[in-house]
Amino acid sequence: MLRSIPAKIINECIQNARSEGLIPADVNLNFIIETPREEGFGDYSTNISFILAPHLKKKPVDIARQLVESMKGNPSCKSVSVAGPGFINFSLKDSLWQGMLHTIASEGVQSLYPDVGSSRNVLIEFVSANPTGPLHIGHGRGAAVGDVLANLLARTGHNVGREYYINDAGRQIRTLGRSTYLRLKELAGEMADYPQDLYQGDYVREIARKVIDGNIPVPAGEEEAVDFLADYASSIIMDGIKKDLGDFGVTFDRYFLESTLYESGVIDETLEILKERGIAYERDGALWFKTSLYEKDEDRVLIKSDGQKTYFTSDIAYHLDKYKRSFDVLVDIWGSDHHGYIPRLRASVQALGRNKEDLKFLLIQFVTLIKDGKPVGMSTRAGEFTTLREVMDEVGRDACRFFFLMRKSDAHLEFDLDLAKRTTNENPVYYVQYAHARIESIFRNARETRIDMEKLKDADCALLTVKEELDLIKWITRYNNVLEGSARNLEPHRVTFYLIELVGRFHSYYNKTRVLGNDVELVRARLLLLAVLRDVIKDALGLIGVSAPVKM
RNA sequence: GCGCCUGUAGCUCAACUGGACAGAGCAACGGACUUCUAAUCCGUAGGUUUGGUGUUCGAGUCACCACAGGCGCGCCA
Repeated sequence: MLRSIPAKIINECIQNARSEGLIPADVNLNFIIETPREEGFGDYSTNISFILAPHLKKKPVDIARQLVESMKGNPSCKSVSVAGPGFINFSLKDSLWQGMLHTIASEGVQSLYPDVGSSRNVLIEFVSANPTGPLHIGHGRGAAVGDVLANLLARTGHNVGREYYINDAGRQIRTLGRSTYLRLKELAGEMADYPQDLYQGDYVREIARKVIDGNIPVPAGEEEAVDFLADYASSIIMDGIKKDLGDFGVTFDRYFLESTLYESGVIDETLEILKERGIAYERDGALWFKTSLYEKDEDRVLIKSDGQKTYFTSDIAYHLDKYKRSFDVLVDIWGSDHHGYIPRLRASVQALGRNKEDLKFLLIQFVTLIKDGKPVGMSTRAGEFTTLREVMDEVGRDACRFFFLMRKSDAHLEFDLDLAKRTTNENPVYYVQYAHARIESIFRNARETRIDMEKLKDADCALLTVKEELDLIKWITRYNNVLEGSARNLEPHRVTFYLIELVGRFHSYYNKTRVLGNDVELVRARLLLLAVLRDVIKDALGLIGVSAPVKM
């Protein structure tokens, strides 16, 4: 409904031009129709005359002038003009916009969801932090981006799976066990040397204390004790991570354990496939993967000369497993410090017979916390990182998520803790939420009047003739384009920016125009507009996982 | 040394995959509360898009070269 109207107008225009012999039949016209940045330029703009110019050997302006003649008679067009070096700007009749509002009101916000996925299955893997310590702020950003991307793809015609991968088979968990073991000895009064390469955070001590206070039976021998404590500590930490994520509004369909790859035999299957295809080869007593066959990267080791498989092997198997579970497209969300890992993994899915495009990456750049105008230090090794929990508790979940989504994910993020806490106009979170609360407030007042709020859908949208009202309708319909653009480019932050823009129009309108008044029919039409607007705001806030308060 | 990311108003960032005069917010300055919530609005000022070369009707966007910052380059995990 939305883009079909402008497309139809241009197509008719082309038809006319063809029948008049203005355009040769064999010319390929891949022009675009866009909504111009400048509102004064009209509802839509097309560059078609620039595309035609080289074929017709005429100036774009002249072509535009000819094309415009036939558009002028189009019943859908309110205005048409040639602008600048040859753009064709045109606007739709108000009645069409009013009609769209009516359609959205009766069909719901869902009618604005575009179908970009055509029911493809997409698996988004994110966070995937090993349970060796609490989630820090960087994980939080990844969690927010992953969660919102999943929501976004789900709204745009994809079947979405959310997964968290845990390297439980590796050495990190065992190191955690050793760390806990030594802290335990410390608490028992045996002053042991605590090496630098163990986990330094206080949480390890807390877990050790828990073992003592809870009278947890730890096996006697050192090896057995370390094994036991590795299990014990990691499961406590994992519970903490799940709690943090839950409170942050992030859930997963599955926590995938690396160890299950060994149990199910996918690891062996992967190695067999690679050997069969000659992509795995032996050298210096190790088994190598021929990365160079697909990407500009060096060959990598799959099995070390001591017989141990590398993490890379598990990762290939994991991705094979994902495809086997009939996911068509995989999205991996990683910290940007892992970007060097991309070529080999991309190469591996090609080795498995997949297209490059079936595996997409989203890199999450670091977060710098700002407090009192100065950056807060953050180093995992020293154990002085700032946790997601701390930030969430300090600024609140809504502000935290909103701030994470105000930047493109692969750009550095400066997170100003003081700003996020401030309840003033400097803080964009409240700007958006306030709009929602204001609309709800109008509705509360409207219910005091004789207007039947249940029957708003009968309202006469043709009464919405003020420029600001028509603009609001246009901005509402734009939700459709925003969802499409963010889904296609995997850029959830666009939704956040859209919200700020949309809501800005509303605040402006609110200050200028009084909604409730004596003209009942007009009031009803305006309330309908606001109801739809409210629904879009609420839907978009829900999409980014921020609450939509009815009162502030 | 090689590779990836980033460089846009004083600050933090946009710019719909190449479109029109590069836009917001904050900070600065000036205005609006007997009116549905002033957590709001209206206005003013602010720029050689780090620098250069090229591609074309047209470049913040694409290519190449500099410069600056961040990150990564193991039979580590």
